[in-house]
Amino acid sequence: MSAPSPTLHSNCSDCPIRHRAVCARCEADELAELEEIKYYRSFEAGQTIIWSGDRMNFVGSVVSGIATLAQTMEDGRTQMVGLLLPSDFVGRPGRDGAAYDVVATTDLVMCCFRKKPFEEVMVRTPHIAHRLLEMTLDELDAAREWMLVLGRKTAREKIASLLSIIARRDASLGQGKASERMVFDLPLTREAMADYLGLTLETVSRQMSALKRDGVILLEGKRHVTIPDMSRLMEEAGDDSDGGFLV
Amino acid sequence: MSAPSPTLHSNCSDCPIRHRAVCARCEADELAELEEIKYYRSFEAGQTIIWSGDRMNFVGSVVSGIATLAQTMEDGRTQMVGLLLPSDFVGRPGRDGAAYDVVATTDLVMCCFRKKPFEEVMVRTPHIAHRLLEMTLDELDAAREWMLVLGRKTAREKIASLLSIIARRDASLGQGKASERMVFDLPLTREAMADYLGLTLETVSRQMSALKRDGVILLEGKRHVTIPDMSRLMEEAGDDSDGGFLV
DNA sequence: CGGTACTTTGAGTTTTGTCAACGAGGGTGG
DNA sequence: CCACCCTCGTTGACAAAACTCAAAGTACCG
Repeated sequence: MSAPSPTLHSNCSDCPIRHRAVCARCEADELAELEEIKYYRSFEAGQTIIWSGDRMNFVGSVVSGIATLAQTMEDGRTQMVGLLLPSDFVGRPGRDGAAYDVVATTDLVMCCFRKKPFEEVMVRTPHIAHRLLEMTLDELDAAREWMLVLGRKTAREKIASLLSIIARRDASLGQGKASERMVFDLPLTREAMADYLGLTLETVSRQMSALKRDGVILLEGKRHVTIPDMSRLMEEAGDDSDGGFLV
Repeated sequence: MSAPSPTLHSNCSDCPIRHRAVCARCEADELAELEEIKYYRSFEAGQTIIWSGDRMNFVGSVVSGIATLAQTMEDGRTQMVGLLLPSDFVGRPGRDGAAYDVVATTDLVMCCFRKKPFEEVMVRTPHIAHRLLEMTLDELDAAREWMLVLGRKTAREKIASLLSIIARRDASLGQGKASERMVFDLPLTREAMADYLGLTLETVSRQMSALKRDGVILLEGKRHVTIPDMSRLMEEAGDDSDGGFLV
C-alpha cells in the first residue's frame, strides 16, 4: 500500500503536467518562483485529502492519480460534483474553508503550494491568474453540462453520458481523436457512478446491463468497457449526434 | 413595451454595478480604457439575448434586470443552469460559440464590450482577470451546490431549497440579515421553477400546495410568498440547520 | 479455501411524470 | 361594463421510472 515517493518530479521542467496545469503559461522565471514554494504530497487510494469545512492551508495540482469532489448531506446522501484528473487544480485562492470533500480514488500525487505564498505569487504573475481563470471557466462549463444530466436525463441517458465523457477524456489523453471504437477501464465503482449521476447503485447496475444487452457497450469483467460505436452511445446519451459537448 | 434607454449610465463612475461587476477592481485609468470600448444594449422581458451555438461577438455585464442561462435538449427538455442578476458577467473570453441560451426574464440592460477588444484589455489589466476569476469561482460553487439539489434532493426539498435561495438573496439585497420571517415575490413561473429544479410544473405545483398545507409557507395569490419560519424552511430543504449554503 | 468488497438480479413500493380537466386572474374588444 | 380569451396554476387518476429491500453471484486477496 505504499504511495508513490513524494520526491518524484522535483523539477518542474520534467513535470508531466507542466503544459496543462495552472503553471502552463509560466515563463522560466515565473516557474522558478513557483518551484521555490512547492512541495509534493502523496495520498493512498481511498484516502480523504480534504474534509469539507476544513480550513485549507494549501492549494495545488493533481500530478498523477484521480480524485473526486463530493458533497454529503447530513443523512448520508452524497453527490459528486467534480472529478479531478492530472493537471486539475484543487483549492480556491481567496477562501479559507473547503466547500467539498476531496477523496483520492487511486493513489495520487499532488504538487502543493501553501495558500498564502501562492496567492502572493499569483498577484504578481498574471500568467497564473489567467490560466486559472481558463481552467475555472472550463470547470464551470463542465458543471453546467452536468446539471443538465442530473436534472433532465433518464437513468439510461445518464449512464451513457458518463461513459461517453470518460471515453472522450481517454481519447484526448491517449489514443488520438475520438474514433468509432473506444476501449477503456472504468475508474469508478458502481456506487461512485451512482453518486455522480444521482442514482442508486442498483439502478446503475441495471442500466449497465441493459446497455450491454442492447449492444451499446461490451463488458469484460466489471470494469473493462468497449464502445463499438461511439455515435450510438452519444445518441443514447441524448447529446447531439455530431459532437455533443463543446471542447 | 419600451425597454430602458440604452444611453443610461453612460458614465462608469455613476454605474450602479461599478463595485460588483467585472470592473470592480479597476483603477481610474483602467476604467477609462473600458469606458472607451463599452456600449449599452437593452432587451425586453422574454427576449432571447443569446442563442446557444451562436457566435458570440460580445461579452458584458448585466446592469439591471434578470436573465436565465438554460440548456435545451433536442426533444425540448430544458434545464436552467444559472441565474444572471445585476453585475453578473455574460460570455466567455477565449471562446467563440455560446454554450447556453440566455433569456431576459425582465426588461434588462447590459453593458457590452466587443469580445476582441475586451480580451486585449484583459491581457494587460490583471485587475479585470482577477475579478473575473473571483466571480467565476463563485459561480462554480453555486453550480456545484445546485448539483446536489438536482441529483439528490426530493421534490419537496428541491422546492424548499429554491425558496430559501430566493429568500436569502432578497435578504442580502434589502431587508438586512436573514431573520425569522421573510416575505418576497417569486420572480419565476411554476414552469421556470420546474426548469430550475429538474421537475415538471405539476410536481412543483403539488409540492407548493403541500408546503402551504403544512404551514411551511404562506401564499397570497400565486407569487407572493411568506416564510413564517426560515429555519423550518431550511430544515425542509435538507440543509444544515445553521446556515446551509456558504456565502 | 474463505472472506470481503463489489456487482447483479428480482419483487414490491414509492416517487415522480403524464394526460386531462378545470379554475383563477388579467387584459382586450365589443 | 361585461364577455371572452389566454396564460398560468391546481388537482385528479393513472402510468412509468427509479428506489428499497433482499438474496445471490463473482472476483480478488490473504
